[in-house]
Amino acid sequence: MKIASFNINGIKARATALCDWLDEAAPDVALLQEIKSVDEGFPSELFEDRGYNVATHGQKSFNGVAILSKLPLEDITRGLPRDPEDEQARWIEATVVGKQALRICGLYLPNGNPVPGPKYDYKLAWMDRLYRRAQELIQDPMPALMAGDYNIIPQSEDAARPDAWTKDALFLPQSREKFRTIVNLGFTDAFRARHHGAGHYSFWDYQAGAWNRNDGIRIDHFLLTPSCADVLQDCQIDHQIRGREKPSDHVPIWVKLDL
DNA sequence: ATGACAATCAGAGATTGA
Repeated sequence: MKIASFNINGIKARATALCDWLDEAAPDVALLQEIKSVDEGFPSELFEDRGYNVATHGQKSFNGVAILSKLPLEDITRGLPRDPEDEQARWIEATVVGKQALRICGLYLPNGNPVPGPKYDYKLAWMDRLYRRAQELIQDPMPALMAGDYNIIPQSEDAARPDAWTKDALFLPQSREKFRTIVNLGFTDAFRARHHGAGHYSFWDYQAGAWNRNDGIRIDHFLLTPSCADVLQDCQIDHQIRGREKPSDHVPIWVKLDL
């Protein structure tokens, strides 16, 4: 089973590029972030025509996550638990029913800039809630994964110019520490289980020719519970997508699981 | 030091992103 994550930076602007990639990459499941659309405005037909079931958790103008799945989806839930006041659409999860059930969580973790400020406070609080949900997933016998735009650069090697990010919410020690604390519950960073070293990125800024200079960062991640990591076969970043017409600033990352 | 680039909503330019 091939499961992908892709921050598309707006479904209206990315419909063509997204469909082209779906047709080529043919993931069984795609977790989308930053759809920047309400549920009613999401062009589900585009994906249903390609054989996908569609579940969205949208919001006007900003954020918004979705799941496309060729396999049936069950027990869909929307919103990260433990803050009923939180109206930002950044979390969706569902059970994919194949020959074995898998719990999949799609997330768009807050950016957090500028630091300090309420946006950084919100990021850290959101990560505390993510930790709580991650604990539950680890304890559940069903294999699970959490994938999406984490807005976290885990290590220096995950940025082309780490010095440029030292005061940024994506790379501050407190941000990275919270990410590590979640990973250390027992999750596997799927990409790092398969690839080592520098030069692997999932985001390049639109500005200052970042793509042409390969000035990227790795901030889109798959975290797998132990029983999910046991069946990991491959993990790749489709970096070449960034060089196409009208690209998102992120590219897809995907895993293959023996499920 | 600053802005660069793109998307959204709206219908200009502010806001957001990373």
